[in-house]
Amino acid sequence: MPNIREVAEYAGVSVATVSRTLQQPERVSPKTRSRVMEAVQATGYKPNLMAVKFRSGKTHNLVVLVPTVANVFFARVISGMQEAAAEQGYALLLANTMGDSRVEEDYAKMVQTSQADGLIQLRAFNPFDDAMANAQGLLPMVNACEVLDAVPCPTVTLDNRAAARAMTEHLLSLGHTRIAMIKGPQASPLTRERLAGYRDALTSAGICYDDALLFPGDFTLSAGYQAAGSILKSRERSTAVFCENDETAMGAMQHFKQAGLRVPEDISVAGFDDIAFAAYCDPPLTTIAQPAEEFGRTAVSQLLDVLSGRTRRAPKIIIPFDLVVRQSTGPAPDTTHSSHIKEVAS
Amino acid sequence: MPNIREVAEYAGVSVATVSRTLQQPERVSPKTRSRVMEAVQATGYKPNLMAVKFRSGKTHNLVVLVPTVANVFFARVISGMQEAAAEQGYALLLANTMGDSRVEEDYAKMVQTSQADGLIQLRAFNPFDDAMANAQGLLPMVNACEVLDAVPCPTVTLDNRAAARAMTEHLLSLGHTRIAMIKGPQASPLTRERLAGYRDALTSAGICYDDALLFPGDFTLSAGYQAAGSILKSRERSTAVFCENDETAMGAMQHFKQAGLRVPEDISVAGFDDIAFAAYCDPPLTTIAQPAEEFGRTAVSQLLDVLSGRTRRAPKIIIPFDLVVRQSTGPAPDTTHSSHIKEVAS
DNA sequence: GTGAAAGCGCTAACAA
DNA sequence: TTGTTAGCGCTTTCAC
Repeated sequence: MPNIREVAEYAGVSVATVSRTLQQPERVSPKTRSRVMEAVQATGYKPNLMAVKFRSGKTHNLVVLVPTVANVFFARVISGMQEAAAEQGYALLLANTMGDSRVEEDYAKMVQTSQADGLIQLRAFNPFDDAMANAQGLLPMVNACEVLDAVPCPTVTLDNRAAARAMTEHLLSLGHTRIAMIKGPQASPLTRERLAGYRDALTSAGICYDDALLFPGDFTLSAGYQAAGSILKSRERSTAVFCENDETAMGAMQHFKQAGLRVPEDISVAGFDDIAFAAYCDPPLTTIAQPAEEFGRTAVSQLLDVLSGRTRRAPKIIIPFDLVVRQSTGPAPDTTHSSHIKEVAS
Repeated sequence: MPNIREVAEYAGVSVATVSRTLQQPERVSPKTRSRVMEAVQATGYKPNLMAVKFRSGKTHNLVVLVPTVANVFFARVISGMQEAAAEQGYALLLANTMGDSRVEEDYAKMVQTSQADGLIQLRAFNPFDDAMANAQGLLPMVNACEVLDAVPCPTVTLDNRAAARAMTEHLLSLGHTRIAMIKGPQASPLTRERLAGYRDALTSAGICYDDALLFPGDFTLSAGYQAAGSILKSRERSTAVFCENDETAMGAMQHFKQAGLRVPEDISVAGFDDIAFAAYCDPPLTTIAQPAEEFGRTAVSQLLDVLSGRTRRAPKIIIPFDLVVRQSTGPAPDTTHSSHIKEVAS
């Protein structure tokens, strides 16, 4: 790899002139300029951007901590980030943390060791150690999707509480009164928010909230499948299940159908996220649509604002949602719910 | 951010001693060592890895070109890469190219501009320009998933032809003779390979290959849905559809079911990839399982071998596959295929 | 065992 | 308009 000195020698000018020609061509005479450009061509010179970054102290890299890229929703968020970052000349360093806080801290260190300028977090967790935490001002980070109250940084989030409430109200309006909920990971504030929205709706409708209707999950298909098994076994079965994400809902729906239940005639199922598969399952899934790509784009632009010093306070950006009603939710069956498995009537 | 000089001053030693203490502690006296460590603690020193990388000329970054991270299969491959890379102290620079060759070239430039040491490509396309192409020896790149014959670099791939043949033979063994195929993106060699495997199986079975049974697709749910529409409209309907990936199969299945066909009684549907959703659709999808994470891990280790000079030839690594038979494929119906829409009999 | 100093490739004062 | 030079933070000879 030729360096700037070789180009300078080839063109018979100084390295400064080569640098100037490349950075501010107008400050170089046309004659020299063309001579330099020729030398660049001839030598096949490519500036060593590592050196540029080192010198400028700006890496133009952003670390992104993702619990798992295999989650379809996150994949869309990442797409949006990628797009926005590329537009501004930033590259993404993707960290698939698998929920391992060691991995998160390792990647967070890339910011402290000048390998990245900032960090975007898709999970509620402060990956920086105390040294950073005590620093004054905003951390060079943005929290997306999840809410993270304790850390002074911008947050890009959905009004999860309102969205969960809207979905629950949709189910209530269909006549459901025993609505089960399959939750997301325990540790996630997002899970708590959605649960709160669910309770809000029940309370407003004068329906007593029942802990027995809550089932654990972790956002995977298999967790949904498993939770559905528990729901089927419960003494007084629910007529509707609200799942905290679409994968969970698809897993649950699968189990219900295998058990001979019809969706939505016997049991309604609702999801959250509106991943591409939601429109293509059988029946198509009622869910909450989130503009995932916009999440990503907004997170990046917020982070760049922090990095440039444009942002001094930590804004909370609320991304809008949509209730998408498809065919997986329907009127509550008017039978009593004594039998465990209903007969399929055609 | 304190630098090494400040630490040296604080500890009352030279910068060389600080560097040595951190790199090769055994070459420093215990007394000095503890004094330096103390200074590191006190100042909160974190080495500027950008400077280290600049100096060493090794970035420990790998660029990954992905057509789209929103593809579930690629997401799994990336997980595997991430894991293997992290183990070796490498970070991934993820480029979501969306098939745009401009984006691919931009990211490929990161290798040429010393921002990354190497590149992994998940698409059959040489992102390097001629300057690189003419260089002697192997390019610092690995091709994964797709086959890319023209470029001297290691390839990690599935025997797509054999896998497609295995699936087609499975369908033939069920008595299907009119097997439609929904293809992947035209430009992809992988698509050609799978098509070839399909033809191989037909030829061996003495069945005449028919162009009219081939339908275009692009690996998305909606393409599968659309292609299924064309299949339904075709004069002499097929009894089985082999889709080049699972999303396509799920989209197609959705359309068939909406049209009142039963899968697999009226029409069998097969996919490729075995994404998580394949086991949770209705009916569960017969497909080809690929060890996606292993793909990623292997690609990374191959690339590191190239970078370290351990590899001088360009090996072709073949990853094994599995035919996973679930419920979306069944015996061919023995009726004539004259009616367009069958009645659903229960 | 420790320190002084060169230098990785580049940019930006400052001088000419 | 162009050249000279210092220096970004670090590692690594080479002396001492």
